[in-house]
Amino acid sequence: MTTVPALGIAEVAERTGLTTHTLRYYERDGLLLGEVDRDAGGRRRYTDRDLEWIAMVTRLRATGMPIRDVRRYAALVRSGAGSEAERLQLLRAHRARVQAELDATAAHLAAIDHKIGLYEGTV
Amino acid sequence: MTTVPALGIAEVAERTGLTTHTLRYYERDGLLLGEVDRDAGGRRRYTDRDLEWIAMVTRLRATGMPIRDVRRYAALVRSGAGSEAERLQLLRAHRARVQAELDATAAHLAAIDHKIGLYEGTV
DNA sequence: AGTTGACTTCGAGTGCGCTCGAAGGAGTTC
DNA sequence: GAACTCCTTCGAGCGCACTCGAAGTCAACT
Repeated sequence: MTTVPALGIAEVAERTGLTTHTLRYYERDGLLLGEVDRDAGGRRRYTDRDLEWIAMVTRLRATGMPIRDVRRYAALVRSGAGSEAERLQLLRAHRARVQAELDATAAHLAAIDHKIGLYEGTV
Repeated sequence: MTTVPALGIAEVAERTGLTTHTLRYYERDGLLLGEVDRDAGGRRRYTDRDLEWIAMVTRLRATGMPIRDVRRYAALVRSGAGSEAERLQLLRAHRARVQAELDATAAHLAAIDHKIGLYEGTV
């Protein structure tokens, strides 16, 4: 079995594309699965589970989920077994919003493309 | 007496989905094609051209173009003939950003769908 | 022992895009 | 002519999501 070297905040920042400031902010704000472990010197050590979770948070944020909803989802996961139905409901609702937004954006893009076509005709 | 074919701010708000506050804010901020005409009482009267432009602004905003870029585009249109190449460049750059964002969102959505599938298996 | 550099906490500041409220004016309705 | 409605300007305020800076701690290296 391979040993799992816990990462420091700087490495996690580099891997996730978040800043160290943002990582601390997310933790403070309850977006993570509890407080991150510390080493003897009081510095954060992120586990694989932390990294996977942060990746999920990043996806949710990148698709426009508000911080407060991510916090709510994190709380459900933290609460353990029994909250799966509610988590599913939350993700499905988000999925529907994202899909709608995607469709709307595609439609707007088509209109913008049309406009671009007009300009291409004039220059 | 005199029939006014142009619309008041409330009707424009209703048609565009913007608030009257936002319509005034856009005008103040230079996002429109100049100052909107006024009637004898000093109230705004929007022309068809205004309406079409506001629809364009709405599309640009809905696809994430920052206010300052919309302002810049508006300034180019206001400057008249000769700025078409620059307008085209601006729209193409925007188009590329939107497309990239669209692709990224679709990829994130697929990952979220996968997660939803996992939950559907547990409940 | 001293210096370096990555980390810590805390709270304040920033940028964006509205959003709102106060105070007042003009035109229609009774 | 009083009430009512819709509009006007101006500037302040808000919600979101970071973003930053100050001041201090700690381990490692020279």
